Amino acid sequence: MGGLILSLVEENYIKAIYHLENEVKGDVSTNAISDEVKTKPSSVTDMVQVLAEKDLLIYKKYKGVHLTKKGKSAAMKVIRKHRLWETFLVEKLNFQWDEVHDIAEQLEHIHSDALVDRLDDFLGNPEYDPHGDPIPDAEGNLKSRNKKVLSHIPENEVVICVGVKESGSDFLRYLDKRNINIGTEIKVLGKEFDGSMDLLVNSKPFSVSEQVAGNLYVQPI
Amino acid sequence: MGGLILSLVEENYIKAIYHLENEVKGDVSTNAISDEVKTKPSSVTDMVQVLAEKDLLIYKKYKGVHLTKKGKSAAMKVIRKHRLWETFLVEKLNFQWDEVHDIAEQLEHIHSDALVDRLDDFLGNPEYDPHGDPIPDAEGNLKSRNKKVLSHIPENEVVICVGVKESGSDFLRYLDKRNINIGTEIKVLGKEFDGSMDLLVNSKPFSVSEQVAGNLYVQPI
DNA sequence: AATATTTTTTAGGACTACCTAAATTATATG
DNA sequence: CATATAATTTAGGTAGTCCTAAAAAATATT
Ligand SMILES: [Mn+2]
Ligand SMILES: [Mn+2]
Ligand SMILES: [Mn+2]
Ligand SMILES: [Mn+2]
Repeated sequence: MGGLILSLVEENYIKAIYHLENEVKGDVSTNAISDEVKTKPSSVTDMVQVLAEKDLLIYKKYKGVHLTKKGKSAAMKVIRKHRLWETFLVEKLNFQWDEVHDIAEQLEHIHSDALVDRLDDFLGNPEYDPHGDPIPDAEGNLKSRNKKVLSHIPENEVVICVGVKESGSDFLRYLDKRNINIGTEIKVLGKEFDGSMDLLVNSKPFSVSEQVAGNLYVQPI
Repeated sequence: MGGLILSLVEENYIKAIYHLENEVKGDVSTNAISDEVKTKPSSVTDMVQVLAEKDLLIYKKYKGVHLTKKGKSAAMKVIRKHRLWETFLVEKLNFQWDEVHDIAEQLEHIHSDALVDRLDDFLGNPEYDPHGDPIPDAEGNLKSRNKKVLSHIPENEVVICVGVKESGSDFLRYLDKRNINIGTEIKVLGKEFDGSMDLLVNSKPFSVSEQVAGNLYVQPI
């Protein structure tokens, strides 16, 4: 109950593995983890053995890794903190949505259940972070929205932007410059041969590349 | 400019040494530091050599240590963060003043100048933290108040409580229970043979031990 | 199926921050 | 001032996390 404390590094591995599990089918590979946490594969092998020892994940040599219940719950706690802090930074400290990730990477490792709960209340128990990602509740439950990637939306459908897939600074600032935000209404006018899409954004015609269309989450109106 | 990054442990040593310099006359001793940071003296010897190498302090074997300008400035940054976060926790998240220190011990190590500045603004640029300690400004300047320890106040003088010397939980909760807070008006009625003092607190007679009187900072009205 | 390539692990270190025990220097006491 | 005591440093080690290079296993290609 309650008192499991992981090191900053352990938390980063657990979070990375959690995110990777949602991207690949089976177990998560050593190389994938090493990409995500920016260490060498041999370091990953070291660390997954430590994490397996702590029952945070199941590790089979050469076969990869998957989180246990305990590991998933630890991941959710970190992700909850990350997204709450990002929300705080944007809602209360007036940061832009492209500025908050790195700071939240630090804040997510602060250990205090009381702090997280009070922060949550202070923010009005938000359901989504500034990038449209859902914020787990105190029990680690995620409410998932049936969002779709913009590039999968057929012609003439009207949707609203609800999030971004990869929230890199460059991409977020691109959206800012075009006044595309969470909540922005988008009508799909048509698709071009190169995957780019012709849209009506804020009632003005606008085209986006395949890459941009593939990074925007939208929801039917 | 700006980009000096110290490890969490280094920051704790620098902060400890800064606080000790304000308590003792000459250089700060190895043993004093080891008490403050809760490591063994031999570990302190290791670390002060590292910090001396980084020009954060001057170390003379067997003679102790004192911070350089660079070291003092690093200390002020950490203290500024600590006290701003404590203020945030009390003012915005409704923590009690005895609950915030340990959380601030973690938050003070978050590295982001933008975050600190915005937090400062969000809090309305407070001058004092919940324990009455002054908050350094962004340049590291401390405005010091001419506060006195309650036990040094002569009979019949009326003062207000402006802070506490040692802000341990037990002491703070003792004050809470007696409705003594920052801003509370105190009249000194007399002193007893054992160092205890008879007071008028919130217009009601109240006696405090020598220890309590020696831990309360007050200011003439 | 044999071989080439890629992935993963192992072996052996490095670095930070800590520790214990022993040696050294400083200080206090008779 | 000589000696006992206290403070400090040195020597040698540990734990956590990372690394490079080499070995082993898995996978892909012919
Ligand atoms: Mn983020
Ligand atoms: Mn986010
Ligand atoms: Mn404090
Ligand atoms: Mn304080």
